Amino acid sequence: MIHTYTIPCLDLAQIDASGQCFRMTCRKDGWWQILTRDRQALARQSGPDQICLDCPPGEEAFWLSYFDCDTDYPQIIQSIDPEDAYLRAAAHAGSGIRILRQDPWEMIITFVISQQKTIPHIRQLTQALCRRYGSPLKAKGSQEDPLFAFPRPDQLAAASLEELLDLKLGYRAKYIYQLSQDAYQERLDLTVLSSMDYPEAMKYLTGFYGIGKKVANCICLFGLHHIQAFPVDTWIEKILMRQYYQPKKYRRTPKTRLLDQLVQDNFGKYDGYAGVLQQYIFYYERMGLFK
DNA sequence: TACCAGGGGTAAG
DNA sequence: CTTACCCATGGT
Repeated sequence: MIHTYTIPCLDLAQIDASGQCFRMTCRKDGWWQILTRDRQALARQSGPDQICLDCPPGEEAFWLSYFDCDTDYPQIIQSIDPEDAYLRAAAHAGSGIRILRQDPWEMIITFVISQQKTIPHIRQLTQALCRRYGSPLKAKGSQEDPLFAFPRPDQLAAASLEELLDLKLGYRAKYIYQLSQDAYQERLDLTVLSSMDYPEAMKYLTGFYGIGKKVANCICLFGLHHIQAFPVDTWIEKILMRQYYQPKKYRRTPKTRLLDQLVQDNFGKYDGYAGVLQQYIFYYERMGLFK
């Protein structure tokens, strides 16, 4: 079934480029193929703030939730401090970005893979993992290549450490191996994780081998929809130091606390949704739109 | 608190 | 041909 929906602040190309999902591809005919868990849909930008969605019957509500259609993004953009010209420009440039409601397990593995990797390479490795361990999906439209679901914990737990190393996961292989074993044996309880608030989820996630603060924040933001989460990677670090660092003010702040302090001082005022603004500045910087 | 190894791909020098 | 870097973490 194909339906057209009008949703403010929704741009599929911007979402794709925002680095939050790695299983979204634009076909030659302009339709985006979107995969999450074991579901697939096609979507096409039919106008500003308007998409055509082609999904299995009965899944419309799931996909509208996936695109976070109940969150008021125009209001978020409007709340930006008028004196923060950089943030205003970034939000204007990436105003079609929404925080997708993705799957926690898929985000755990995907963002462990993301460690010290470029976005194209993260896509490639994620696809390799799905192809090797995920269940095949019935092709939709005129697709020739078979599609694969993201492997469930029980499927990924069948992988040996040697197999994962063969997929060129490098030092991340041991993390993914251990996390798969933990999830399969329910030491990592995804149901409990999903019921936790942001601070609880951070504490829980960082307790597992291979999940540090940055990856835990990505899982919270993209997999659990805790939109107050504010992941700090090398891009965000560069922005914080260039746009917000004042030598006088932070002269006696230890290096490891400096970034936390900069986030708190400049984004703490956006209580409860700072992660949305993180996505705007990440996109703005990575796309080279600044200056 | 601060450094450093860990793989591998890619871009720049 | 090197070197630097990439949506980092764990161990020291």
